Amino acid sequence: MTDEPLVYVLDDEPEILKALTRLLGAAGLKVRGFTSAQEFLAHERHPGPACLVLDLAMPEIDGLEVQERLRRGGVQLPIVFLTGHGSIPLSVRTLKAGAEDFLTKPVNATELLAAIRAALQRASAQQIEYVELETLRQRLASLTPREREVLDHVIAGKLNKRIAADLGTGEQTIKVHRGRLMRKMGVRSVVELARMAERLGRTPMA
Amino acid sequence: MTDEPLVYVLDDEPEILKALTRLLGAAGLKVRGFTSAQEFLAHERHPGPACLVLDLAMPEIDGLEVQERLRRGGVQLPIVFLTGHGSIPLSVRTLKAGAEDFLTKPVNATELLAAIRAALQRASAQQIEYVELETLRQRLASLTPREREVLDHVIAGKLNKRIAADLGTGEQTIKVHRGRLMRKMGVRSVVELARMAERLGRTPMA
DNA sequence: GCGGCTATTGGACCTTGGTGAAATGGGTGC
DNA sequence: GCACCCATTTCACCAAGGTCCAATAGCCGC
Repeated sequence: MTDEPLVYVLDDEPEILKALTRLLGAAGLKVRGFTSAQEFLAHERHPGPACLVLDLAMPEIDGLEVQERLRRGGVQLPIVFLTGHGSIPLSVRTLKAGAEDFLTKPVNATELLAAIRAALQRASAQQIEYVELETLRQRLASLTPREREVLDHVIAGKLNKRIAADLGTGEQTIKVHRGRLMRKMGVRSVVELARMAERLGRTPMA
Repeated sequence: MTDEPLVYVLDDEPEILKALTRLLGAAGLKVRGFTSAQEFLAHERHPGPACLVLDLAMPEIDGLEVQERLRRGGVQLPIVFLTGHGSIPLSVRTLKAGAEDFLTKPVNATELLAAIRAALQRASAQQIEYVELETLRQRLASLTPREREVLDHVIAGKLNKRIAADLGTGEQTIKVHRGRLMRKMGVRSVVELARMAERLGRTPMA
């Protein structure tokens, strides 16, 4: 949680990569550079907040595909595109696909640093969100099947009596399940439970 | 609610405006054209879903400023930028500011129509969201000050006893307020109330 | 002032929610 | 088989929520 932020830099030209690494390092950022997309994609993920400075034009796997693969892999890594031969359609496409920024070479150091800081801030927020949701998911997974069923009916706003009828059991039973699932989910009121369900509900995966 | 979608087109060059209007009209879209930003900004808003095809380079008030003024005015109108002399920084800036798309002249008709349809769909979703929130806000406004206070404590998950103590009154009183505010808000369970509060809470204005 | 309105409050009464103790039954490991 | 764990269920009891009825107090228009 207190992991240091990390900036990945992916550019196939070693000199540019070196220059970028030096620039960012001088600004106090921890940097990890790659010259090939395969190498980067195979690399293990940084545990803390991270972002990616990504060159668009690269052999074999270009920046667009790196973005697409990360997305498909469920990796939410804020991306700052950096390219020498960009175009408006490309910038539009990457931004609509969720990129944090799109800069052109030669890049202004201040601009790049600002973009990276914004990306890292977003990464940080995403990570907090992810960790919180993970906790909730774990709690949800600790419920027994029956408790899970009762939970669904509770957050639908039904009365215990009604839930009992729907599940073909007694009202007292529902109360016990209800009490137990509340404790397991770590909430003390239905309101909190509803909020929690709301957060879990509107997030397919994070 | 069943209002026909409308496409605003704002371009200072009359010939281009005319061509765009004809193109969109031929595609079955209802179009309203303007050649000056002042004229457009002064114009009354369409009641149904709408979007704006916006030229970037215009005298006096340019596209960027139109976007900014709409944003400041709280108008959520999806914008498709259309420009002859765009640049990557400009496209990035407008998209980050929430523009739906950024196209360059001469524009491909298919592309433009696709962008407009996407913008109208977004507008439609925004409008549904807005109408629903407006209903909730009206209900919230129909509460008496005391009921509003009780609501705050209820959605904080507090017990009636506790609420009574916090507000310096009796528990029975809270129950009455509670029952009334539930009816006024149109909900039958605390869960629904919590959801409603959640939606109202995370939206400063819409 | 007076009638009418609304907000706030309280009591009596019933319904619903919540908890502790405990029984039943299905698996698992030995 | 036996001991054990876990999920599910039930009972009895108490706490909290919810509603009907009614009183009080302030405010507005006439």
